[in-house]
Amino acid sequence: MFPWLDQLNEDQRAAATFDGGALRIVAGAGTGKTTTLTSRVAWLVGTGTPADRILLLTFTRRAAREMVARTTTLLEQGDGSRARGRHPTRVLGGTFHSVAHRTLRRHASALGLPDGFSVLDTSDAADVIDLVRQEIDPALPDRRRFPRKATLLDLYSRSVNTQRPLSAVVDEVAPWCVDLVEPIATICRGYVERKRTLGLLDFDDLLLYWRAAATDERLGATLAGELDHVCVDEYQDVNALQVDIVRALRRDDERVTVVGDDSQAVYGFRGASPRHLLDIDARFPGIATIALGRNYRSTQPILDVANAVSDDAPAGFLARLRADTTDALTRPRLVHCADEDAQVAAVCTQVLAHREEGVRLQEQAVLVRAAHHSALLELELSRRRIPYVKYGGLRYLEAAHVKDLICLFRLADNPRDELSWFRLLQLVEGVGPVSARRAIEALGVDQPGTPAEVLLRWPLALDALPSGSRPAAATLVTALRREPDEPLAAQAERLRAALAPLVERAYENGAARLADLDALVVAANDAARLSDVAADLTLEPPSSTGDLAGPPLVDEDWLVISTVHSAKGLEWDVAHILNASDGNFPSDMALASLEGLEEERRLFYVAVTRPRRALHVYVPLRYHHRPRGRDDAHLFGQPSRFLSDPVAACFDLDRTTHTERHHAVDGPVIDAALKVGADLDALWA
DNA sequence: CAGAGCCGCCTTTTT
DNA sequence: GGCGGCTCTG
Repeated sequence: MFPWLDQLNEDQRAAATFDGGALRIVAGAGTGKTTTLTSRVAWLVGTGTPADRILLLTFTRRAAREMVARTTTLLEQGDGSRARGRHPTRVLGGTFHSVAHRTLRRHASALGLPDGFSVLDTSDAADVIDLVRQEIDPALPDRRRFPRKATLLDLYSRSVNTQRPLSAVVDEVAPWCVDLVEPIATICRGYVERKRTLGLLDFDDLLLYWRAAATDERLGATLAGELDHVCVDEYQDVNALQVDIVRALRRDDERVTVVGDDSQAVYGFRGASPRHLLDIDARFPGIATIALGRNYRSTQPILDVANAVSDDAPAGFLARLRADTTDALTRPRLVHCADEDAQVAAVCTQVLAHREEGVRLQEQAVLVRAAHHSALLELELSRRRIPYVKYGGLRYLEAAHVKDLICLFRLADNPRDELSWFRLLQLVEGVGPVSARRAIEALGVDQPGTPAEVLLRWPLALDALPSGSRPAAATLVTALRREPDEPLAAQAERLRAALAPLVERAYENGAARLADLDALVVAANDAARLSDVAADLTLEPPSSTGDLAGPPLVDEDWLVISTVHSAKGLEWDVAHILNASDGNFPSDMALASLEGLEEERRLFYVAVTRPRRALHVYVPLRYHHRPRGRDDAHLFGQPSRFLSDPVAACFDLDRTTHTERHHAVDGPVIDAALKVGADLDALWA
């Protein structure tokens, strides 16, 4: 009846067909987690649960897309669903934040949210908190030692996500701020208040309001009543808020499936903790557990590395991986390089060697701890005309001009969006932070009244700007007024046109940037309103550089560069791990605490479990060190502490590659060289 | 002389 | 792209 079940092993099948309430699947790297979870959803549908009453929550949008697609495929080809005829085959799914957003839009009035509320990304949120900080600035002790806006937001966010008092969070992650807890708390209060008056929600608010909705007696019952089963992927990465939401969505119902792997918990910096997976019976008493240990991804020599890394963890990991492959077994290679240039050369050589063997570039990934670790490599790849796509790091949304149009879209539905005003007004020539702030003051974004009344005060704001700047500013604001019955697409196009001259003026390559904005206007075609377009882009920004710019790749094959965080859940034939030296990987930022170090170890574990057939780890012995703009001195790095003797013993060592690439060749000066200056002299004569 | 604008420095990980 | 420091302008 369910042909896909035959392709599962015994443990996977037991998990897919489990029929006794709450279930926890502990699935190590490469053990067929996605296959098992999608099979389980297909089994649930096949045995009578309507697909659109199953909610599949994932952590990243990439995982969400893949899971929903694979489930749909299984259901459409499976006998079970065909017999059911016109029943839906598409499950509800998405990231926690995107499902939260959908729920909030649907129930905005019940939650006391304005209709066109704006969704802030991290940098917007930091800007709001900075606004609040500047207002109470005079009251602050010693400005120099006061945390910067990103730190303030981090403290606030950790406190919210872990549901712990601010003072405890400061104690733990910013001990140098312990005597500043009071002013920090004042800023947090002001931040919450400010977002409320302006109709702004940050990422954490999406979860907070979703939880409020789900725990409400009536609304929560409605939400829970829409669902028969809830599945959560990557449960080791959930935080306290998300746990509350899952529990609330189930009420007294025990039909829940969570999948996770404690050895791959790498989001502690966002308030996540693997304890939620390990101690799940506190919230779901009597939950059953099925563990998957057979690895279908990697060869045994690669798994030996993974297991050795896990043996070094003081607490140990639950899963121990056994290989299932019988492929040719090449041992992983540990490549010592003289410096970063030599590392780049070694990677290029190795990548091309694999391609000669028939491994496509797309089946090879370069994994880095921090996005900027690949900068030198990217230069060299461009020089050699080797195409690549990079995941993680600076996202496209952070391109200033894209954000400008997003802010304009936000303003169209929410004229109280102070942040968007602040940003856009400064695009006008002659307007800086001071007059922008004065204009916003005149607008009275925080005054009571309808949003439309804010725009009526625009003439007052105009007076606050330098006279030379007024015409350009007025043109922009005129575009915000929507004609009656105007289609959304037309409005979007009008806004783009109004922004265009400002973008061309404000940025070096303004004309080239305009093309990107067209993609945003196209996105407005099938949206309900512009603030949805803005929110969707904030919640699901294009995941790789170039995604938004259309298909930039003429070549049909390209190398993948990814941060380890963005690589989680993915696999390639070959993985190259760069900068395996202490301070880089593990990052020195994380070494302050034991938990930090252990999270780095899990991150390294994630990295080494990505490849199917070949693993290369590169250790530059000398690398540029630029911590506080001191000098450009090189630093001799120790190899990563994760390459302990037992781990290193799993590798073949390679110390000889590419050390000579940039060394000058000695010899007598050639005659032609002596003539260079003389030849030039002729030019000046 | 306040405020806009430019130059040169640096950058953990993500929803 | 952000930020601090510096210079130029209205």
